[in-house]
Amino acid sequence: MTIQPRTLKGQETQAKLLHTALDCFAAEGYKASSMRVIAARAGVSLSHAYYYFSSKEDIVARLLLNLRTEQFDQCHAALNEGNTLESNIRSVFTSGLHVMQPYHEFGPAFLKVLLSQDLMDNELSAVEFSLWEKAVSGARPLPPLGIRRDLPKFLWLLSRQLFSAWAYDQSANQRRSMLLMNNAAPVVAKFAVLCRLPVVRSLFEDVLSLMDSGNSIRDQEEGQASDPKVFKAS
Amino acid sequence: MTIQPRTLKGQETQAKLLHTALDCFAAEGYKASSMRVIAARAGVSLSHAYYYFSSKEDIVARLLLNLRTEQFDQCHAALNEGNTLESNIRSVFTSGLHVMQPYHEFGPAFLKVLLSQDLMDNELSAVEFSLWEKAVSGARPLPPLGIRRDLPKFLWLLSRQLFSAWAYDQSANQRRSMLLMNNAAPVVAKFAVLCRLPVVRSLFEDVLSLMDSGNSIRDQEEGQASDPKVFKAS
DNA sequence: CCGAGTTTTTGAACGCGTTCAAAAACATGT
DNA sequence: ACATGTTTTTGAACGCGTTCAAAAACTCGG
Repeated sequence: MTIQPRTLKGQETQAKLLHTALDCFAAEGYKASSMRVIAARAGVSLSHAYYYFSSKEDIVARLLLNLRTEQFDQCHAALNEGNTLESNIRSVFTSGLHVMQPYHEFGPAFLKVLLSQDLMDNELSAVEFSLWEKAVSGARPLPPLGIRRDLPKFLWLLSRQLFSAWAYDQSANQRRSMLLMNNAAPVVAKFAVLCRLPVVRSLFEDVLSLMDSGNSIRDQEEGQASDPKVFKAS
Repeated sequence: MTIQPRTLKGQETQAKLLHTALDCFAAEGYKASSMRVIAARAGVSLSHAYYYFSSKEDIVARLLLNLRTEQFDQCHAALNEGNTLESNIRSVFTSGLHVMQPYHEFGPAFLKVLLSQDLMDNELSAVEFSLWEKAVSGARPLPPLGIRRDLPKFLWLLSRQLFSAWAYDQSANQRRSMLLMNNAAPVVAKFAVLCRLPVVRSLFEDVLSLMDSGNSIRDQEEGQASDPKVFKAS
């Protein structure tokens, strides 16, 4: 994104550029959709594309966001019908696969976008997270109270792991990821039920705090660290 | 790699090329170590480098393998001293961090190599796996018999996840990943102990079979499977 | 209508990873 | 010594993502 155009024509050009890029991605695939091709198809010069989008990755990020919101629209109705937690989890997974499948070859690029931007503070994460919140709060029976609050976050982080498996899945039609997600749903549901037992519950808390310690929301608060161990390579 | 030279001089040139590349990586970093620079430093033409290494990724893979074997040499002694499982897990993690730290900026490239090659069938995975086997078999007291066989694989898969967190870790000196790994060790150890309880044990088995279903050793045998639950989209 | 200041648009270039046809060096049977 | 076939080495090129200085188009107060 990088720039929001001042004039109307600017906005139109930017929109057209984005639209063309998405079409091009769908029609020609990732490698074939070079910046030159996209720009040409949109009827602008190469460097002009860079006036509106700071990088190719930028456009990919946009595509990813579009797909996720599409997934959201597609399955948020099903999540409020009072189905079981397992069924809801499966709904989110399968809608995700369905929406993403045509762009599977973008997997590595998607992953790069996901991993390089801040984990919590962006629109994409918000969309994903809200999906998992609905999946939990709309489930009947509701999961145990003790974990109800943290379950969405757990599911969200889990889904990211599964997404990264999907991204590099080489099996035909991504069958492996499909299987993986379908199997994950009942296991998580079972896990949620077992969390009524204190032993299992404490394990859940361990795992969650683990996930947190690695992906903390607050990131670069090493501020003006008093004695920073800076290793400078010669 | 791609080619093994027929003549002695060829092998020497290849070795020199690899050596130069690794030096260059250490000294100049990833982006600055372009193929042109490496070739020039090694005193050969650009295209000649491609005669011996089929791609830049190829060289990166080589570096990664070197680092892993270095890690192996560094900590395999400590794994036979009869320390606790937790301590052994920590040994493997910290030696890994120690060896990898200078190349942290290679993280994304490393990850790409890891993810694009076959999960089980390669030298790198073998080295990693053997480390985790030692960590389990050398632990005192030994983990519960029921999970002793599968624990190494679990740890190995876990370590891959943590590695991918490390690869994109932007915190100073990868503090977050460090914390993450240090916290993971006791949790896993606790988990191993609790696996004596049938409830927890069955969860472990679920999780493991989950990891297997996603990353099966046998890959493209979609052949005539007896009753596979195949969900075909559309 | 003019000229100053912005915003939009362009062409040319850079360095990158990678490929390829062909030259050079080398080995070997006659 | 020579012709033959293989292995090693090269130079030139391609398309890619990205950058930049400068042209073109637009805006708006005088």
